[in-house]
Amino acid sequence: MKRQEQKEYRKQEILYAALDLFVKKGYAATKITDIAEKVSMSVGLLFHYFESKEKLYEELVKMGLQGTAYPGNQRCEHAIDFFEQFAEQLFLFMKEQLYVAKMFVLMADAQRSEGTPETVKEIAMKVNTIEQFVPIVEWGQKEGTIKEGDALALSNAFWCSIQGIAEQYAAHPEMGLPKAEWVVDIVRVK
Amino acid sequence: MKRQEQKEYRKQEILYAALDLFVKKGYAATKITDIAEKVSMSVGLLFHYFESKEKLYEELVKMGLQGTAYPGNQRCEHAIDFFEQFAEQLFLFMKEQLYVAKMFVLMADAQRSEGTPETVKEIAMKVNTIEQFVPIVEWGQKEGTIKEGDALALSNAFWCSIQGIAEQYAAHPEMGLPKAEWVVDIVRVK
DNA sequence: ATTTTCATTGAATATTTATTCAATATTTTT
DNA sequence: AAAAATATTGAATAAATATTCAATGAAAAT
Repeated sequence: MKRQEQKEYRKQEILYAALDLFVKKGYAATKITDIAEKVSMSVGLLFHYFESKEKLYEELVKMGLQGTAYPGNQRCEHAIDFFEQFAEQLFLFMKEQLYVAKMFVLMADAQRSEGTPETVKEIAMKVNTIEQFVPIVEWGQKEGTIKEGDALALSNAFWCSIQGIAEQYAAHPEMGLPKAEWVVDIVRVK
Repeated sequence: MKRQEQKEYRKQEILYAALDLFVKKGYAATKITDIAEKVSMSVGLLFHYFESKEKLYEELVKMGLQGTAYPGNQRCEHAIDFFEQFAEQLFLFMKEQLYVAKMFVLMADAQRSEGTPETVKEIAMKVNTIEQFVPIVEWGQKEGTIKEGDALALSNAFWCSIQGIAEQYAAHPEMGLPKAEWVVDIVRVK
């Protein structure tokens, strides 16, 4: 039963190589040969594992969908603590495993780009994003731990910032990540 | 002399169409026919105006390099005012002219992506980014208007946030932009 | 009004890139 | 150890996309 394991391992290898390249160059700009070269295998073999470039992309996005059991499910006394914990945990994950940051970027890209194949986009769209923060912002505003203003706009600002930071980090991890509390200050009451 | 004007106008049309598509789909995913279709002209004619897709990209990035005479040259009493004004002006520009936001994203992409043709990347790299904020952060820290911490990391956090917001706005302008002061809170002392 | 220049088209060609496949090597099963 | 199954290769083919070009129409110059 070694074969099965080996196969699974190889598939993973390909997936991670593709993830890296898709994030660094974009899906369209990444050639099958780039991926094959990166994992030192022939293109033919790559197609033995994945039936097409698009299916490969699809599998990655499916991975992202699962893996993204977002952090911050802990009980929080205040709404602001949720953001604090969320950002801190996410940054921690990213530091521990770079692929988390890459996956983060991949998913956002898949969602946003008009170049994403329809079938892939559909899957990527299942991750809920900004909206999930809105009720928490509203709670924090009642409570007085989060600043006043349109709750969706605040959520959006927070989310986009995280997004921008993740992008930078995925491309240049050597630059490091900022302190989570700095980013949380976007929503924190003054 | 009508011809010359007309030609210039048409060239601009192409450039803006390409800008929009490059931002929405990425350079590699954008087909020449996409651009041609968008400006309702034959591919042949498009090549009459630009000798290649890459040259078209190059011209766009050159435009971006010039046009990006960044805001915030005003005299500021405090370092924090610089960030305040910078963000406010930039957001204002983006709201007034969407192409500013698009250009912003295009330039960042050209800089960051490994898919960018070398010749284009070289040009894009000329816009100085994060580093320009570092001395201002340091000034603000002495002054007490900007929070403590690694100045480069703070600059980076600020810049990435702006970046993330611009990306979102370029893709979905209907969502609007957050208040500039929210973003500035990333660097503002508490 | 004629000539010349430039704009315009879209089908033809060239190039790049994804995908297939027949052949060979390796591993597993019998 | 032979047979069967699977992994692996890279050159051949197919598909997608960029680029050219010869022909035509429209505007400008003579």
